[in-house]
Amino acid sequence: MVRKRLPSGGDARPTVHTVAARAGVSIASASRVLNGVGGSPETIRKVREAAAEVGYVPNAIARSLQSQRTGLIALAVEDIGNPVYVAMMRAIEAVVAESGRQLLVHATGGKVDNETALLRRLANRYVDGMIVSPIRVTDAHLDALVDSPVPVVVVGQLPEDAPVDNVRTDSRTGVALAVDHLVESGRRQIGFVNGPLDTVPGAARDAGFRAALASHGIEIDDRLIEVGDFQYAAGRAATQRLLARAQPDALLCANDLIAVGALHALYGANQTVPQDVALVGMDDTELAQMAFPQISSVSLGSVTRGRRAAELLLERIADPSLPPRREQVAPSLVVRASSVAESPTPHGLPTVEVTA
Amino acid sequence: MVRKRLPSGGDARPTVHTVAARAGVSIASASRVLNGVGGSPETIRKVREAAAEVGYVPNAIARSLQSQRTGLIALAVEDIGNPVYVAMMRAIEAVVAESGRQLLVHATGGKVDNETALLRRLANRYVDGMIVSPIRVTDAHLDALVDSPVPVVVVGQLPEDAPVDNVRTDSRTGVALAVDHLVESGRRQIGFVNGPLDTVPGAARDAGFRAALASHGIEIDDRLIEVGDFQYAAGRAATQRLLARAQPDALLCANDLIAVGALHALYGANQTVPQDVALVGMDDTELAQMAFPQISSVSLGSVTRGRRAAELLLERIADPSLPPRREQVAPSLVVRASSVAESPTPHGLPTVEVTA
DNA sequence: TTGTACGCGTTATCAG
DNA sequence: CTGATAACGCGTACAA
Repeated sequence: MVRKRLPSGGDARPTVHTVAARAGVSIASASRVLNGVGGSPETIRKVREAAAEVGYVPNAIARSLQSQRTGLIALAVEDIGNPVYVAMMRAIEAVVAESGRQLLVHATGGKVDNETALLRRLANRYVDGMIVSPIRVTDAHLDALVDSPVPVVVVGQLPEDAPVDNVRTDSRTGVALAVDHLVESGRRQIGFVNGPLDTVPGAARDAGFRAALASHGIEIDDRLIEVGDFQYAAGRAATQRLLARAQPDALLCANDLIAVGALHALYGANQTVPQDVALVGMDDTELAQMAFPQISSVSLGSVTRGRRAAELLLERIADPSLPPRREQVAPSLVVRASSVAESPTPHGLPTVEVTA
Repeated sequence: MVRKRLPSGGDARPTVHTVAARAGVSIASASRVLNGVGGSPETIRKVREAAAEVGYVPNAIARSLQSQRTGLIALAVEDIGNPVYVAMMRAIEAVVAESGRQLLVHATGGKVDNETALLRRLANRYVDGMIVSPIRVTDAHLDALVDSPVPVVVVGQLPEDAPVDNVRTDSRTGVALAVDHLVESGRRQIGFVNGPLDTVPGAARDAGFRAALASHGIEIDDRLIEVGDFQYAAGRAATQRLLARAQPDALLCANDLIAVGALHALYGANQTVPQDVALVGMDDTELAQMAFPQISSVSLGSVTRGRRAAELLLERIADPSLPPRREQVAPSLVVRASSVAESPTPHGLPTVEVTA
């Protein structure tokens, strides 16, 4: 037997049909009134009344199927506990809200499976566009990106030929800024606490660090290089391992979470900062300012990158025929108390910004 | 003229029709193969092939309209930069992922309009359920909550009669734990840096603080109470204002972000922690451990609350006829170096003394 | 197993 | 201004 529409049956959610029937008009008229286009005063009154009585609320899914849009933008990042992504998210949110859309965030945990699954699910029309900042990029990943039915903008490094809108920074130069600063301050035993080497930022920062040391004629001592996760606890543990076998007079950390971990490891090893060991982080997040002493940090322009990514996405949504675009944001170094021995206090001091 | 379906026109996205036509079968067969139910080996081959050729990717919106579900859960919090929400989110994510769904997060900025707008948009079937943790609750808000077409669970205080699943804590008791601890440590000039009084947690903590002092027979000195936002910078500024007019020997902060701000304000005022001023935060986030010295903090069980909220939500999705449930998570106090003068610091080091 | 046709809830088009 | 009806893309009874 063929199912027929129930005659406004039971406690099912009211639809336009329910409202129309109750108001004694056609669903077309009901829909028009509900959308505020047209309708005689009398019709408007009847429909409004009926809608209120049955507690009508439109089904956004059905509306989207028809309109081919949802008014939703998604952002996928590895770890929402990392303040750099929070800053990026805020920048994106501002742009997205401006366009009348809403931003949804998903934390992927850096797992490629998770991220491609998200792409396959969300990008299939649940959202009007996506911004994704992957720390690991695989071929499957790239396929998911280019096959995406909705526009996608990538924040971060991507293969040259990937036909995807992309906003990147130059972390090699960023690392060089930090190393230059430390060398100029007279440091020579510069240690490096990095994130996983199988991640895009991890690999780039490792290469940048080695190149920067080489440019100063400093030999690379692998005992001064340690790897962990991009997190506080891992950064602290990694620094402890490093300190157990070497005596750095400076420490560069691949992000601010690691830097705070390093700071605590240094305290635990009776080292003063910046006197014994100068400390520099990366990403220039709020965390660098919240530490004591405040931590010098390489800004990779995450706010700018987020904003530009959002703008690129909105442009592409408006005009999908645009060619793939690639933008780069220059890094800069924000010097704070953790790397300047002469600095009397972490507070009330103007910070110095150094650009490449 | 009535529009007719274009004969697999141009560069429009392929649909089941496209695939079916190309494979020379009906859309029903195509759909069945695509969903892995039924189909002869030959049909399966043809459909798979056709799908691959045209790069078919299913439209999730259309699928959801039919299936009445999206596999998506949303979480709405005020500020994703607050680590307490990050912890909560992780707990929720674990449960949600377990059920095969994905979690989407939205930061409302504490604006009621924004939050109700989100409820009206997302809850209208874009997601299978929502968890929302509002810091301000208005009538409009409550209406949006109870009218929601999809299940909603609220984390935080709600009026007694609100027919909404709800997981709360008892922040009054939480504040009392902190005050008791400080009083027992011999502190009497206990200051309080709170968040906005027009928020639910702000109001509850203010009441709790006054009640706790009263229970110890300590007179309330309004000069020792200051209000700002639930953020680092605001907490620091508020503490500076407080220190300009009073000399507390202890400071309770309404959350850990404020506590870190207070810590810096104290450093700036030449105060040692915990010797001159004992410091206690709330929420017991990672931030409390990342500060130096590590900050004592009142745990409001945010991880437990998040997990329970997610479990309640999944239960309700499975059975919408359940009666509204209300759960409470007991607070506890985690004592660290910032409030115990005799205690060695977390790293066996004496607390740092700071000079201007 | 396969194809036809209906319905999910909405908006948009067309004729009256 | 109003009503009938075709889509949006998909899943699935039902009959063949």
